[in-house]
Amino acid sequence: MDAFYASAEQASKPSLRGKAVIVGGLGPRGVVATASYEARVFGVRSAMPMAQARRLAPNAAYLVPRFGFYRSISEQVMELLHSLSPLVEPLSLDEAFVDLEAGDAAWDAASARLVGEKLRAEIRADTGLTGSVGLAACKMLAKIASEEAKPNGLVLVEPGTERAKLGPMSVRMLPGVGPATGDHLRRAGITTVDEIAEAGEDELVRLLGKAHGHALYAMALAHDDRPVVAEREAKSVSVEDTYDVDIHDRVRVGMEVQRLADRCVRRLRGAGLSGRTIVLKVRRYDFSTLTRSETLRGPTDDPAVVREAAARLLDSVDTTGGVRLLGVGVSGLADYTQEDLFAQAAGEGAEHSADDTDEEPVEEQQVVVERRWPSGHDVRHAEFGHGWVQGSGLGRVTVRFETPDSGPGRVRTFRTDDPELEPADPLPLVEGRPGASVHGVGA
DNA sequence: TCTGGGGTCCTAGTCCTC
DNA sequence: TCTGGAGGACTAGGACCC
Repeated sequence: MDAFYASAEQASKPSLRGKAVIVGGLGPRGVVATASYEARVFGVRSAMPMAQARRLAPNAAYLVPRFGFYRSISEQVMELLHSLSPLVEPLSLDEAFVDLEAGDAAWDAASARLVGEKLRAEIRADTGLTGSVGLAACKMLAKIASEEAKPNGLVLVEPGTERAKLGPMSVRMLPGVGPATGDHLRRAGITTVDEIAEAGEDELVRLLGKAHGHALYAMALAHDDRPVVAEREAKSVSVEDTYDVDIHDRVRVGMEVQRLADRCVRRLRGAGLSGRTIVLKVRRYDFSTLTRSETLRGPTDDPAVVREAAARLLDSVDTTGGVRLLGVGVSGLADYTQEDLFAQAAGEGAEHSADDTDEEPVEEQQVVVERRWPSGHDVRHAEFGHGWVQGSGLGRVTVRFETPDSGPGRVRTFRTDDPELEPADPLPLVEGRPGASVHGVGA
């Protein structure tokens, strides 16, 4: 999908169409998740600090992400992909590989192109959004082609032209080459894919190590035989929070870690999983990040066990100076638990009774207590109908009343505790269809 | 400028067992 | 009994991706 989150918001909010829209964390330490193409003109990019984005595009619309909404659109698009082949490998909400041969959907370049164009039309019809398609004989090139196709296009890499296409490209185009590896290669005088091929496999392994060196050399020769894998099992589950202001109070740090442990276990249980290794992540005031982990005798999904392990791990970390981020994760996943592990919680079990495990998420409790109105979220007013939150503060919330199939709507301001105003579910982008869109096709 | 959240994979060091 | 090497498990950190 093209600028997925921002496009979904523009489709949902007529007054934002054609305008600069930036979706991301709106707190003092937020970053940009997606910027619409109109916002990119100002230099706004994904992963950019929100403060910088606001300086570059002060008049853009700033919205917090609505993952549930995006997920519903994504499910619609994935359904379309599954109609082409049983082998669909989602990379994220807005991207997937499809093995067209495995589904007998295409057998040569011409048939693949037809399938790609039809898919783009179906995505448009079902979701109202645009998607781009890259077609190639391997995943790496399909991905590169889909990037080239954006926005709203299709690029096919003809068989036999792969090396010629890749050769002049920057090494940064290859998957797995980020800023650090790119820098490393540049210092060795390697800036293009052709130069990787010329350097030879031994030199690549010397520079980058065995796994990375072999893999990158093969990619530079356009050799990529990674299959499209339909079902990938999760290897870890984690939650983390960055705080608006560094936490210095050790007691508060401990409480946050307990809260994160509970949240992590809820996610773990929600997925029907348990895990053996508990990981604590701490990012300190100076952005240095440490992780500490502990492996239990067997897998657990017991909140008390995870809390206890996380607390032990925290004991070994110096938080003097303050922490900006805390995280708790579980890896070494299994789909069963080992009963005797409950013994590990002995001692603490008495203090944390079973109702802890069923407690409401803290976020939900806050909604009940103070009624928050996040920017961009849908609302319904008894008199004025469906709209979305344009902004809130100082006891007031400003709402624009419009729907995906209306024209740009009017704006009204209410008290945040107005009883006639309530949160609402997003409306479908295309009438009669439940909800979203995709890109990246490996044939 | 000042850096989110949720993941995966790789490397290297240490410890332990055989 | 001591020693050395191989290999696996564990731990920590780094890089990368969306």
